[in-house]
Amino acid sequence: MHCALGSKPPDCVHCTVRPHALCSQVEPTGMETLRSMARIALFPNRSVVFDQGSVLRNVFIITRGMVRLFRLMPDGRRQITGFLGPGDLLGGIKVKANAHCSAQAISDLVVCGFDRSSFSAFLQANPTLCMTLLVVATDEIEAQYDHAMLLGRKHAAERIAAFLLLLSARWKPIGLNPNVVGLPMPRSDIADHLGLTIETVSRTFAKFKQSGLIEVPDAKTVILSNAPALYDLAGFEELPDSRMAIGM
Amino acid sequence: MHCALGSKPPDCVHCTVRPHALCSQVEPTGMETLRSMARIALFPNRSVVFDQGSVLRNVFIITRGMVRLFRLMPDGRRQITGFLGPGDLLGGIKVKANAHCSAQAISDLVVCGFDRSSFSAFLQANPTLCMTLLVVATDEIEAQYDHAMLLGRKHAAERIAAFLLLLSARWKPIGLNPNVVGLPMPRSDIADHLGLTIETVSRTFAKFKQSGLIEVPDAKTVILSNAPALYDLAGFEELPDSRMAIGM
DNA sequence: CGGGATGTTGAGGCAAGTCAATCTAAGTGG
DNA sequence: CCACTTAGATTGACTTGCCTCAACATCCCG
Repeated sequence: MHCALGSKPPDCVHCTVRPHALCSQVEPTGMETLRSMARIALFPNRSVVFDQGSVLRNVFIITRGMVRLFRLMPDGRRQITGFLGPGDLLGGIKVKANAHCSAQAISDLVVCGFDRSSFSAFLQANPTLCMTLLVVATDEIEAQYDHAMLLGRKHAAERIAAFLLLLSARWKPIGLNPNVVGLPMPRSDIADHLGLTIETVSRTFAKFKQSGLIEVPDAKTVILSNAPALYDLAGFEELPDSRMAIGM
Repeated sequence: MHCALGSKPPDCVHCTVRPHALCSQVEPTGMETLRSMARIALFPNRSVVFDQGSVLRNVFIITRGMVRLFRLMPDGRRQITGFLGPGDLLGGIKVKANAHCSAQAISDLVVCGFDRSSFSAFLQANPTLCMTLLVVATDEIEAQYDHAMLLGRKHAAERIAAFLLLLSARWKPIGLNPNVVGLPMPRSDIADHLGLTIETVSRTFAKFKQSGLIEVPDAKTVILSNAPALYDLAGFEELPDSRMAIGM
């Protein structure tokens, strides 16, 4: 870890991400215990939160910023398993665990960090929270099923369309315009998440622009000019509703 | 469901799959409760256990046989998200849930079925079991990460090698020879699981035969004549150890 | 001993990958 | 404030691994 853990969060009640995070499921008395366990930590952009295979000592709830989760092969091939943002749980819940993926900040990152064994003890003492987490994990499995369908059976255009719509849905509950999608990650990350190359990602964006499906005012912003058409393209059975994510 | 639920299991103590199933984590007193909730059910080969989108009323622990879990696109493209066998948990744990995948028996299937809400209540009353299940779900997420790497970044040969080794590892704890791998599923299932076509699967098997990596005495059996070479090919970081699986 | 389902093999095509050149944006230092 | 550098993104030309289509082989079960 590149960044020492700091102080307790001063105030959970007015925390902006709490409504969308695991902590919202904890009743007031438990909340005080949880807050006393938490330590705020900052990871600057590009810093590594943990490395594939390393021993995990903490669990994090993301407050601000985003991380990419990925696995590497010895020859450098990379699969990005997901992106985590505000409200998401990073690091998994097994008490003794080595990181299955690497996690790296793709913007300046603020997190609440917890000692794994303390967090686990807290879980065990809060069956309701435990059940909630089970549902979160279950949702993550379903999301991974969808991603397997994307990687195994969808064309480049379908993958990109699906990706844009999922990103769009991700920020809807925070009240952002769902038709203006920010892309905090570079093209190489999109490629490695969707099982494509940066060239194919770029070409597909170009094709979408030409067909009037999207506009790309700058490389980090996409405007969905024709969301319904994208939706058809993406080949979703049902739009997965926005959810709290978990990654490890 | 094509098959009415039958009687309680007569005897959990001598159950052959219990050591490898969730029930092994339940202490004797809870076990009696669990047994009284269980109903044995049979699904003949090819029968549908549940359909994508249908309302789930039960959770199943598989006693004998195997199922494929898959999602379909309107045009017929299929992604098999996994195969479940003895000891695995089928149907997920959310109390109110529609099936995210379809589940179909690929051999005659025997299961212990539980009413979802009763099972959930039992879970809530058994924090230890709940934590265990959380670990199982976590392991499933990690397995899906690996599968994403396979689908997004691995060549056909690497995919097939990985698949064979995972199948081999799956049956090791039951004491089967890990170098003789049974393939209960047809080639089309392997293809739809690995994001390939049946032709590519067949051709890759042929290439492996030619290189002396495997022998294929009949279409449903593969002998790993050179497991270490397959292991290199598969591009695993570490061999995922055998685990209890969960699917929904 | 048929006949349908499943598996294998071959020929040719194409979607996406590879390689390479160019363009753009964001810093950085003089 | 502007030349210079560098990382990231785009575009084009070419290649290729896998898919598609088609023919044939094999297995299984009545």
